[in-house]
Amino acid sequence: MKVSTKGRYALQMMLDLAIYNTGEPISLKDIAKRQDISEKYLEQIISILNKAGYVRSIRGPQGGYFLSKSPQEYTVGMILRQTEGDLAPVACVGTENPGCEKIEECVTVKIWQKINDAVNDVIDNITLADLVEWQEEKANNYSI
Amino acid sequence: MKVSTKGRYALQMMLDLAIYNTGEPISLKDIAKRQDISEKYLEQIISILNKAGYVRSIRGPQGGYFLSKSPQEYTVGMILRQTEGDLAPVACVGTENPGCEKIEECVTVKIWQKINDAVNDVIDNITLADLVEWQEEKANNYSI
DNA sequence: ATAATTCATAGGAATGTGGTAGGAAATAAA
DNA sequence: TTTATTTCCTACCACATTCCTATGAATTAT
Repeated sequence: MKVSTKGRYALQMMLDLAIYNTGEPISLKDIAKRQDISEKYLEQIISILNKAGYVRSIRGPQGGYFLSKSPQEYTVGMILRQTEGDLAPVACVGTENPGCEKIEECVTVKIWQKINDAVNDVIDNITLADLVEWQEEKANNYSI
Repeated sequence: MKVSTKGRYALQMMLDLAIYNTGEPISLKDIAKRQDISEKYLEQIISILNKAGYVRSIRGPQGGYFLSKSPQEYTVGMILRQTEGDLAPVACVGTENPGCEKIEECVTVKIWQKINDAVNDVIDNITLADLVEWQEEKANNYSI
C-alpha cells in the first residue's frame, strides 16, 4: 500500500519546476542536485511526464524543462496517476483493469471502493500551486 | 499502492468465520473451498491472526478456528494492519518507521498525511459486523 | 491405531522496484 | 566547425516482495 519513488520523485520534480521557474529551462542536473536524487533515474521519470505533455523540453546546452501549464492546472492526482498508474487499493475498483468475475457477490469490494474514493478525493483536490504555497510558508517560518 | 492478497485473504477468512459460525470450529479446508483460495497459503495468513489473538484454534480432527470476539469488535483496520502492516502511503507518515530526516523541510509529506488520514478513517469505521450485514443484504437481493 | 487437522519452516518462481550504463541526437557556445 | 552540454532511448541488473508450494511434525477426536 505504498506510493513508489517514481510517483514521489515525479511530484518533487514538478514542484521543483514550479518553484524554480524563471523563464529559463531548468536542467535535470540542477533538479537532481537540489532534490538529491539520481539524475539518470529522474530522466526516466520525467520522460513519462514529457510524453504526457506535462512538461516541455529543450535539448542542448542551457536546455532543460518547463512546466507546460501553470501550477494550479496540475493536481497531485494527475501527476501520480501518470507515473504510478491507478491508485486503487485493489485492481477491481481501478479504472485500468476491468474488475473480476466475482464482483457481484464480493462484499469487500465496498471497502476498496470507499478507500479509493477517499484517496481520490485527497489527491484530486491538491494542486501543484498548493504545494508551492505550502513550501513558501515553510520557508517563511524558517526565516523568522 | 495496492493491498496484497495477504490482507484481502485475511479479511475474507475473518468474514467467513463470522458468517459460518455455528459454535463448531471451522476448518481451513472449508474456508479454502468456499473462498477458493489455496489452503496452504491460508495457513500462513491465519497464523498471523492467531498469534494476534484474533482467532482461537483447535487442533486435530473436527478442529479449526473461531473468532475470539464478536464481529463488531473487529475493524477492517485491525485486520489489515496485522497482515499488511502499516497502510501509510509512504513510510515517513506511518507508525512503523520513524520518518526521515528531511521531514521538516518536506512539503509532500502533507499529501501523504492526508491520504493516510483518509484511508484510516475508512478502515477504522468499518467492522466485521458491517461486512456480515452487507453480505446478508446481497444474499437477500439475489434470492428475490 | 488412524486420520484429520493445526503448526512450523523452508524454498522458489514470477514480478516489481530502484536504480546504472552506454550511447545517440540535438544544439548553444566557443 | 568543433566542443561541451543537455535531452532522449534502450538495455540491463541486483534486490526485495509477493504469492504461493512442499514437507513434515505435533495434536487429538474417532
